[in-house]
Amino acid sequence: MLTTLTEENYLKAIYHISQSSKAGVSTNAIAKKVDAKASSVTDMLKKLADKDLITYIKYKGVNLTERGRLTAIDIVRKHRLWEVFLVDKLNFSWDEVHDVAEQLEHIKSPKLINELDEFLDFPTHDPHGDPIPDKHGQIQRTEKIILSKAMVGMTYTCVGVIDSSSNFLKYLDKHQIGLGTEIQVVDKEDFDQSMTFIIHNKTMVMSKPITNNIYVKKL
Amino acid sequence: MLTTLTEENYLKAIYHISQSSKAGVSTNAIAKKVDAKASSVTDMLKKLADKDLITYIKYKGVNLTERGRLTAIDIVRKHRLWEVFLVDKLNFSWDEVHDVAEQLEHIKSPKLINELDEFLDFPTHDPHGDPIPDKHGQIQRTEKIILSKAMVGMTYTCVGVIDSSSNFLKYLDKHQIGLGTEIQVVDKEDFDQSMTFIIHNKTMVMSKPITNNIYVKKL
DNA sequence: AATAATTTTTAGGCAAGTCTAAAAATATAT
DNA sequence: ATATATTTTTAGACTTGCCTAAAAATTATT
Repeated sequence: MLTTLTEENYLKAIYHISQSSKAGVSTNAIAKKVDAKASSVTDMLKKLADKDLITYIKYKGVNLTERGRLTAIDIVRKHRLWEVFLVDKLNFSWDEVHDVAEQLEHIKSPKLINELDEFLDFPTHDPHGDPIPDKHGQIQRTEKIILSKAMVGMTYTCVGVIDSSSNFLKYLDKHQIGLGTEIQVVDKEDFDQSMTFIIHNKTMVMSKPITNNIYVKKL
Repeated sequence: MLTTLTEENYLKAIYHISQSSKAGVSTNAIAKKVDAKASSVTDMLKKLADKDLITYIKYKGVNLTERGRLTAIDIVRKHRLWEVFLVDKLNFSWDEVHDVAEQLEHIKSPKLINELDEFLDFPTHDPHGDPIPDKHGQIQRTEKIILSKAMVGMTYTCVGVIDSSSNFLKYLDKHQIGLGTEIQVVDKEDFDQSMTFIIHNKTMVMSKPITNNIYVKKL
């Protein structure tokens, strides 16, 4: 069964939205993600349902079928592997990879992606710390927490980001924060939730919007 | 100016056809190359002419404009660089690369392709011996001849193939003939133009259809 | 030079994916 | 519980790229 580029983008959008919200995915949420009008989304949802990639009940949002989920995960796998390639081999920085990976993820060739996986030494995480599904669609989940929920006195390592917009990644670069960076929590301000850390032996303060965007795990 | 995937395929087809025939490229020749009906080609030619990528006069074939030529060459460059990547880094054999490169050649990112070029050490030829245009569209042409026109008594190196179909490439693999292989011409049969060579210290005979498909240059 | 064969173009239509505007269903607020 | 607001769907239309069938132009043949 072949999927068009557009169908793949819809599946990926639905997959990502369903990651953060339990319930069925709404038409509007998809419209926002794929940058189209709700009416266009409705059209596409009918097509995806016909192809048995989603379950769709009028006015009730959608869910991926198993086939749809596997298709979406395969696209995510390709996207993240290409991101690793771009950063590790082609000198891209982590804020430059997204748009190119969006294109590369639609290349259809199982041999290509499996050879790429091997060439990159079977990476488990992309440059933003997101896990790379293996060729069977298995995702290795880590027990990561959001930095804003970290405990004063503990030390963590940075394992990912939520918002991977270029602006935010540049902020992290400026302060030399990347995957694996050690972050020691020194203080947390009750008033505005801003937190004080020791990073690379230097003290720094981050506001709530920042700490809410960084994933860490206990060291 | 942005070109669609389909437009790019037409430009590439026109470019390749115009390589082997001086005159304007005919609608039918393009139709054959892009696997579409002549009427569809006419439609597309109007669009390409509107975009100033070709010069098109009804009933008289087409020619690429300078802009069209540069666009086509850029696609050829990307196609051939990706082929090198697939063979050199991802263990593809030279008969497996074409279909995947057909997809990869449409990825739009100047940084990607220039970094890839550097990563591959600025290759000048693809795995079939075809020259890779540089980033300015310059093509390094070699003084290659067709093996069927080689002279008895001389020694040549294989520098390319014409028909790069999987079948033909497999024939060459079977006889351990690849780019750089030395070919000594021992004899040529007047009757059927078949030729006898010494390759890897072994004598072998090739028929006209074979020798007509191999490019060599004088050693 | 006239006719036949071929090539190319036009005309009209179809599927994918998008849109706007309006209608229908659902959710929210009084 | 009714009215209002929001979300979602339908209806109709547009663009891209393709098709078939028929007409027009070119090329080949006698």
